[in-house]
Parts: sequence; structure tokens; C-alpha cells
Amino acid sequence: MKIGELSRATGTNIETIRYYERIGLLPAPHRTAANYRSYGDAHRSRLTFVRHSRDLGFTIEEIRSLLDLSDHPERDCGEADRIASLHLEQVEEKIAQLALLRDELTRIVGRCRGGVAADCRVIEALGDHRLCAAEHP
Amino acid sequence: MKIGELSRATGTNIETIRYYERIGLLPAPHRTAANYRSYGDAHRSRLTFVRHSRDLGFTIEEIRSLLDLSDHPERDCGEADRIASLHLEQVEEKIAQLALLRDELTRIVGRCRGGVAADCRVIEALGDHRLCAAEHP
DNA sequence: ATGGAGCCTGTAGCAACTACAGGGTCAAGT
DNA sequence: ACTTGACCCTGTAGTTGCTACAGGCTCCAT
Repeated sequence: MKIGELSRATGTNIETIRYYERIGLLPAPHRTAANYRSYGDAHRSRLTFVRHSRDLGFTIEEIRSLLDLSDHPERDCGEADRIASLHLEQVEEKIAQLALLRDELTRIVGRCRGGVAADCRVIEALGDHRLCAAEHP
Repeated sequence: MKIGELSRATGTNIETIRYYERIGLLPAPHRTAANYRSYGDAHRSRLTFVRHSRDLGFTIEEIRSLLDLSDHPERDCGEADRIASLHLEQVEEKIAQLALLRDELTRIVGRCRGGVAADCRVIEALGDHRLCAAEHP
């Protein structure tokens, strides 16, 4: 299949597919006589793997390691578990961080009662960290 | 005060301070005879405002608008409230999104029972979106 | 044969910094 | 007086993960 078809089949931007090839995440496919890329099913599932992993927030480097493992089925699965667990931890940390931000923003927004900027509680709060309820990063 | 002192006083990287000046977020300070930047209290509070806003996740462009408001105290406060409310919404959306990811990752990680990569549930799950419990972005 | 969709390469742009390289300045110690 | 080391300067390039051209080829239908 041509790049446009692969793009539609996986919901991936064409430029992104070429980008993945350039950084070595997808193997370079065969070319037709007209120098068009020609992909097979193996390419499609690899790209699906990549996109799904990206959707789950894995970095390119993490995906590289995961792909490497999936290319070597005889290896130990522990590494994959380690990468995923670490990532899960990071997501949980990020959620906790954002929850703090949300609380702080809610407090700040809630204090606005209209009027002119000189009396604005939003702007006041931004200028003075001491007005915050909790430490945020 | 010199840039290093301002850096320590606000917990901002020196390179970041110069960057903010370059993009017009901080006004260019006076220079000493030796061409060193020399800051006053107004610079320090402006930078504090910027850093605090960044910590709360506002983009540079949002901060530009907020600073503009705080420079014009006679203007209506509604804009500041609008920016902060919109940002709060985005944070809430991001949290919801990450919660979905967390759930999916928890499911995936929980399925790993060791062994070789060929039988790895993590890798299997990454390659097949149909194994997911919910739609994620 | 001509028009438009699709493909190619290569480069530059986005956000928000961060990290040099290669040089100048200043204050303290000897 | 001189040296050492901390600090400052400019300018440019790198980071992540794409996205968006520019300028040109190829294919297929009309």
C-alpha cells in the first residue's frame, strides 16, 4: 500500500509517517519504480503499535525499547513491564500535579468579582505566590 | 541587581531571564559601564509574576495578555478572568484525559505475569487497540 | 494532452526553554 | 602587579514530536 493508504489505515499524518522513518522508528519500505514508498502488513502493525503507544503517552525512546523487545520475542518481558510501570508512575505524578494546579486556579478564578484590573484578584494572585494555598511546582 | 542575583531571587535560570527579555516578556534593563544587565524591584516583581504564571501552566501568550492588563489597571478585569477560566477548563480536561490513560496503563501493567516477550501482555496490548477498555485520545 | 490528486526531498517552524562556544569583566588573594 | 575563578556578554544550536511548506515528479481519468 502507498503512504496515503497507510495514513488512512492508521489515522497517522503522512508527514508523521515519513518522520518516523527518518528517525528509524519505522523501517524504510520498498520503493516502486516511481520511487513511491510501498508498505505491507508488517509496516501497518508496527505503525499501529507506535501510534497506540504515543496515544498512551510513551515517548519515542520508550517506544524504541518496546519495539526492540517485540522484535526479540525470546527476551525477558521484565523490561516492558518496567517501562510501562515507570510511565504509569509518571502519569500518576502528573495527575497529582495538575490537581494541585486545578485547585489553585479554582481558588484564583473564584475570587474575581469583576471591576478594573487594579483590583483584580486574579492578577494579584499571579503576582504573589504567598496567596497560594499549597506549594505547586 | 545583576542577572545572577535576580536569578537566585526568583529561582529562574539565567538563560531563561535573557530569553524572556529577547521575546519581549521582560523589559530590557539598564546596563552598567561593563554592559552588565542591572535590574530593579520592578523587574523582580514582573519576573515573579511571569514565573508564577508559568508554574500554573499559563502559556507565554496568555502571560503577555495578563501582563498587559496588569500594566493598565484602569481596564476591565473580565479578560483576566476569562483567560484564567479557560485555562482552568483546559487543566480539567487534561486531568480527565490523563485519568483515562492511567486506567488503561494500570490494566496493561497489571496483566504482565513475567515470562518472555513473545507472551508479554504489555506488548500485546500496545499492538492492539481493541484490547483497551475505553477510547483514549 | 491536460488537470488534479498524490507522491518525493529537504528545510524551516512551533513552545519554552537549555546548553554551549568564545569572549569580556571584576574582586580577592599572593 | 598579576593571576585565578566567578561572573557576565552575544549568538547560535539543540531539545521533543511533530507539522508545514516549497519546488518538483508521477499517475490516472477525461
